[in-house]
Amino acid sequence: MADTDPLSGPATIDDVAREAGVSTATVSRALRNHPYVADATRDRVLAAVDRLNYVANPNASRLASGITRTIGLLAPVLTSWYTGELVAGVEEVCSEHGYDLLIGSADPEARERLFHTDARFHQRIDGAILVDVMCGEVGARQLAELDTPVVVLGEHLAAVASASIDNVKGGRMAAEHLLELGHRRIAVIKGGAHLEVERISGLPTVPDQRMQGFCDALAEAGITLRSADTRDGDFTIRGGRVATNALLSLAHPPTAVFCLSDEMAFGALQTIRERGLVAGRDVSVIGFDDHTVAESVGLTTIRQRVREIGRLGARTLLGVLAGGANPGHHPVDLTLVVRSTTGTPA
Amino acid sequence: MADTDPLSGPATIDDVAREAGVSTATVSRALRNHPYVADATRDRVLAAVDRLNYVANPNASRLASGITRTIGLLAPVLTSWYTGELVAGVEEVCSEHGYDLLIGSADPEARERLFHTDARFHQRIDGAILVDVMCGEVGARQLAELDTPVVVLGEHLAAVASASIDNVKGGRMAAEHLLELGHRRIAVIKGGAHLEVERISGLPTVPDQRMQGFCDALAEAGITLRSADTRDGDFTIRGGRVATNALLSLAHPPTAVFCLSDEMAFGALQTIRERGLVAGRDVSVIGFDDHTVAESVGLTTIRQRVREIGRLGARTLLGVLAGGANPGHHPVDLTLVVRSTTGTPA
DNA sequence: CTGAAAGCGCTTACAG
DNA sequence: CTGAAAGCGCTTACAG
Repeated sequence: MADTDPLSGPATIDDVAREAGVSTATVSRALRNHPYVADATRDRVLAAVDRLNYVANPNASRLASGITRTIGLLAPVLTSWYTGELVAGVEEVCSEHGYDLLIGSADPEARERLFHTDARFHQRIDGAILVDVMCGEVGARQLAELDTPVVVLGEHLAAVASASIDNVKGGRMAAEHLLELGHRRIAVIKGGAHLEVERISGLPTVPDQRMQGFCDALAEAGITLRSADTRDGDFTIRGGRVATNALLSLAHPPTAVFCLSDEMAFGALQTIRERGLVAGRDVSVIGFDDHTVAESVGLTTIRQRVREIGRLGARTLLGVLAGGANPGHHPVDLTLVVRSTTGTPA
Repeated sequence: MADTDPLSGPATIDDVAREAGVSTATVSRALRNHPYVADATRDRVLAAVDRLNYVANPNASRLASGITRTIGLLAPVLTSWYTGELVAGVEEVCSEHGYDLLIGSADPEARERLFHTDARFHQRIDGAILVDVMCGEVGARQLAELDTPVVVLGEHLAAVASASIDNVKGGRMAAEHLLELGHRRIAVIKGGAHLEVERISGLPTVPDQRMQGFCDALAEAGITLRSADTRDGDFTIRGGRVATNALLSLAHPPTAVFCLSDEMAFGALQTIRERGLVAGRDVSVIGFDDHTVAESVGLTTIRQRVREIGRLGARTLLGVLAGGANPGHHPVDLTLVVRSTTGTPA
């Protein structure tokens, strides 16, 4: 709809006040569902708003109220499937509640700056969602002391609100599946080898946690992971390919490979195919994520409901902003999805 | 860094003015690289800014100047690989130029509203990027008349700035590849069957354009596409699976399938594998996009540089905002990537 | 329940 | 080159 007078630009609160025969204060109250407004007055205001096609200028209301109705999301990579799903979940909840979402990528070096709230977010957000911040408990305590409410996604930190899966358990689930099939010689393709160095605290990283659960289960079966059977795949398809090539070139290759992400598993499957082998028969591969494409390549994997993590994180943050207390940690469950890339050892 | 006086909240322009011994007008000018500021004064201001760790409140400057330094992006789906790449490209350019990016999803029904600028974007953006708006020339003319500068991504419209591939050519490239391999009986899995109805003008949709190039090439080889060989795959993996199942169940199945997106091709490959067939030997499959996972499944495809489309679109829009004229259409090139899912007919 | 008025923190003609 | 001052369009105590 065009405004009543297209030449004068968008209608302002003054236009509405004049049209409804009330003060701007009343218009503002009526629109924000302030309790003390007479029903008749509210109706008159609403009618005027409708007639003039009025929408409040968000910059003006933000400046006046100090509330931005915007939340910021900071993630190391924006283009991965994982981040995409997370963003989708967060966005869903934000738009349901009329919140804007401001997205930024934060390379690890930016982490320090982050604790004092990124300049890009300065006075623009009411709260922040941090993805894979990998800050450890020390950093988390700094985050908790920030004036901006924060929730962390992807890892479980005691000092700050968070939503994540249980990564130790995920690693264990993968190992147990392979063990049950009868595998005794199992390799792992992990990622984020460079992360250890950057950690602020001594807490295990997400890949380390998965490794731990995995090794625990192996140990219970009396198996020790050989160091030559642990490779870094950089959490990329290409990395998975290279690592798998190395593993399958061993004089005595493993019968199964656990990839810490589905994308690395895709690379593994590619290598296996290119070598004329069949996954699930000659070599077993299990991934982690349940990426959109996993089903179509028949990949057995540990499914994490990433979008749900995003939703939960956003709801948690909005809850805090609405005046709730720090709500602690929200766990999201994991499922083993068995498809065709795992089978009994050759 | 903490502010000098943490109790008083973030520093304002008044604090800086006082600290530097100048007026707020001068601070503002110095910070925005206004020409008429003495070098010595500018230095003094910058030093004060640094000392107080000042960052301008964006809401205040937006309100005062009417410039938001924000661009809006509207896409039908936010979670697809395609949109993800596009957003990444746009975001890259935006952050380079200090622009915020506001993202919204626009279901087809919202298209009408869109022409009068979405309420979510009201007074929040300087310009908009519209993805797959499918509005045709009539709608495009409406867009061009908007007070908000707009660039359209994914289709070529005469009336409004745009960046896209040549979809007709893409369809032709796919057909020619299959024809050269010797295929004569080729099926197509298209998507967006419901789109036709919703179109405002009579212009062919993106899938129609690809179909046209494809059929043109077939016609030149003396081949007519049978109607039973055209299926809708909804641009999803599952849709590709279902459609391929139907095609391979025909008494006389095609020897090759052109999928209008890689995701549908992934579904096709799944079906082929599940039927115990081998893609590239028993049936050829060619996709469209060069999705991140395409290489690892050996998919032959028509590569479009989606991220580059996003970058180009953003640069174009920023150019218009900087005072450039409507810059017309920006074509992005296409490449045939031959991998293992296509081969000579069985 | 409602209004007059101050204030949010900037930008930008207008003078000088 | 610089400053005083108005104004951007809201919100919110403060009175009534």
